[in-house]
Amino acid sequence: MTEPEAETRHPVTTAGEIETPASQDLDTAALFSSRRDRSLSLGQFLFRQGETAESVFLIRRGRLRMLRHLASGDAVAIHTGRAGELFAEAALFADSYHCDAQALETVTVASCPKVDIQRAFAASSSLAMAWIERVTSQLHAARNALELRNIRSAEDRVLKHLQLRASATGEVAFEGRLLDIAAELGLTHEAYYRTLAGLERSGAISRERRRIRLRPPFHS
Amino acid sequence: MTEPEAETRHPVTTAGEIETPASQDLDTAALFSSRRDRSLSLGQFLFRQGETAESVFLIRRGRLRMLRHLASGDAVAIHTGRAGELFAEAALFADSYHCDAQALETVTVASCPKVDIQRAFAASSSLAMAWIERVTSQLHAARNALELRNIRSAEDRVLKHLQLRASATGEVAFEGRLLDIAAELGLTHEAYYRTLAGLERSGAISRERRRIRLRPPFHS
DNA sequence: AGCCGTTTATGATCTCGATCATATGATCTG
DNA sequence: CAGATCATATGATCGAGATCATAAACGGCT
Repeated sequence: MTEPEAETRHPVTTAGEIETPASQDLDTAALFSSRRDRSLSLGQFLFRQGETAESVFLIRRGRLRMLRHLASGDAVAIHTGRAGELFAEAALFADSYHCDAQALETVTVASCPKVDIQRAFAASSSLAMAWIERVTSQLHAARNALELRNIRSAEDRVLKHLQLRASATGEVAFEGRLLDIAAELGLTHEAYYRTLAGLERSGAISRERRRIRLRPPFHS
Repeated sequence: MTEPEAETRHPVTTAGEIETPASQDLDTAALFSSRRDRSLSLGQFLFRQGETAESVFLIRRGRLRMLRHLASGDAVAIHTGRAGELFAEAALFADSYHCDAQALETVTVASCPKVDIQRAFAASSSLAMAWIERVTSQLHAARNALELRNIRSAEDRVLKHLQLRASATGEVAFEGRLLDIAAELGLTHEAYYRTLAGLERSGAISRERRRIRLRPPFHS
């Protein structure tokens, strides 16, 4: 039982969306493969806001969260990076990090200095292309998340989220905790649990643990 | 189901938090400059979900909205593109468009076939780099917007938005309508007006028409 | 097994922002 | 210039979701 969790096996199976290019992208893999991995334990920081931005990261294992803090003292999560994804790509074009990066669990990352990346771009257009694909895919995901927030009603929001994630058969299988899904949707976990329960009661979905099945009129 | 309203007038050139790299990016400008512009009027579609993805676009004027529709009948807005931005960059990596693209006002776009773009990437690493910067910048903007939505309190949200937009002197000058700013923030315009009024009353800001000045402890 | 922390879950209350309504000033239009 | 339309603004009310509280289910650990 050295494996604490059912960690990401699938490279983030977002249905219908762009398949994340992580798996096939040998160029980026090569760029980071020669680097020494770095490990973080839960709560540890990879970097802090204001530090000189020297490297971009590739997450090998675990999840990292980007935090920005407000004057009021409390911090706001901007983004959660998962295994297989680039992390802090924006650092390529910034002098300093503008967020804190904190490990949400035990994390392993590979880092690559910005200058090396830029040199590699110049040398290999296929690497540049792969990089573009990765960033484009993340952009797409971020915009999806943003537009979900434009749906005010919790029920509609949750339902649309499920529809967007559903496979062709109308099934969704969440890998993480519902707690995290709730946060991703901008709802308190209480509201999320309640809404799911309500949807099940009304027959719009059926669930068994983390598997959710949508009632027939589903669509990608 | 929602017809876009005939809101026009200002070209909505709101100054972003990150300087969009658009202005300096001669490579991308050159790539699109040889293309014939295409015009759309309000409500018209640039492309439809399912059509073969042949081109990526650069918005010259106006705003375009990406729509995905669900089986339920209603559509979800995924993204709104503005003048100066690339549009449908994800098409580079997809066989068909997975959204509808509809003009929110009178729009002019330049289009460039995917194959041409890919060829250009191979030929010019500086173009690839510029493209990466553009997409990264949009990713950053999208995540910033998301961050704002994670702030529940309207007052904190509005204040944080002002702080992000403020110049070094603590001043913000909105070019568009407050109405649009409200929507961008995920608030009703009523709530936004009220919150601004409240902030002014409490002395946190001072305003004269569209110029807003933050009280000294303004943060980045 | 038994203990402790966390996730899932639901109930009770309350707050804040949505909604509906109304009004004034701007801007356009014929 | 009168009339229409829209942006800005504020008041009154209401309800959805946040918050606080409690509890069962689950997993990890010794």
